[in-house]
Amino acid sequence: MAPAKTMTLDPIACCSPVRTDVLDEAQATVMAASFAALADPIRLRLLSHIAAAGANEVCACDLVEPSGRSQPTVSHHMKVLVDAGLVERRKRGLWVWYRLVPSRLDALRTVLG
Amino acid sequence: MAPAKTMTLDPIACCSPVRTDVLDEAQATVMAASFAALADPIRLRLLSHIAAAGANEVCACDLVEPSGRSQPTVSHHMKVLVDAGLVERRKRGLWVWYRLVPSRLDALRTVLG
DNA sequence: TGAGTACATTGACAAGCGTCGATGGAATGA
DNA sequence: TCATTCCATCGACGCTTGTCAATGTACTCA
Repeated sequence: MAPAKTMTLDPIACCSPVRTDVLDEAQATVMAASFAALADPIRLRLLSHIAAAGANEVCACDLVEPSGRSQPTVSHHMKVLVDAGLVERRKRGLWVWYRLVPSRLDALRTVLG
Repeated sequence: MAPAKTMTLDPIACCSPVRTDVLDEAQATVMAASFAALADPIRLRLLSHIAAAGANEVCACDLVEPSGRSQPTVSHHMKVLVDAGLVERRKRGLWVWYRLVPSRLDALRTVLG
């Protein structure tokens, strides 16, 4: 016979769900997509590079060379980060500038704790 | 002409790197692997299920049915979580029990902030 | 020893992802 | 208008991942 089932669910279904409540499928899908954006070394380094910038804003042209990848590849990864809501894209003249979205990172951090 | 390069790197290379320093390749690879373990809805729900358990310990037999996946698939996902260090595996008699590794989750949270 | 149970592993398949060269679109300046 | 520059998109290629049925392994109990 199997051990007793643990079916006591916390009714509070809002934030910090991983540690306090069982995620439903919709929540889990959204969060998994966010974490998937972080599940690549190149993207983590791109994110880190932006965060380390003085004004928290970095030109796309400054991301290609240190990443060691081609320009189309960097563009692809930045799109993933933007689509995940972790980074904001701003076009000024001929150049594109990226900045972090701190609230989104805070949300992810909250989910883990 | 391109905008000024932002090459000011913080020499402190330890924790909370995403927001304070540029990750090197090794750090980024390790962290990306951890986030990859969270980049799946099924695994997030499994993790959440363990966290929501009363004693923070759940029998593997109680994870299959609520996940809606086959037993081998759940076993595979739990292996991913264990390999990532997010979950601990304990065999007691015929059953396997899983529990969270809070320090590992804390580390991930730190990385994001 | 043998039967039964809980979980892991294997093999196979489709779908997704990272990568780059080539190309396209938009903005600038002559 | 034309040439140039920055960035995005496309097409294609291997590699990885999620999934399950079938099988294997470890443990318990009679």
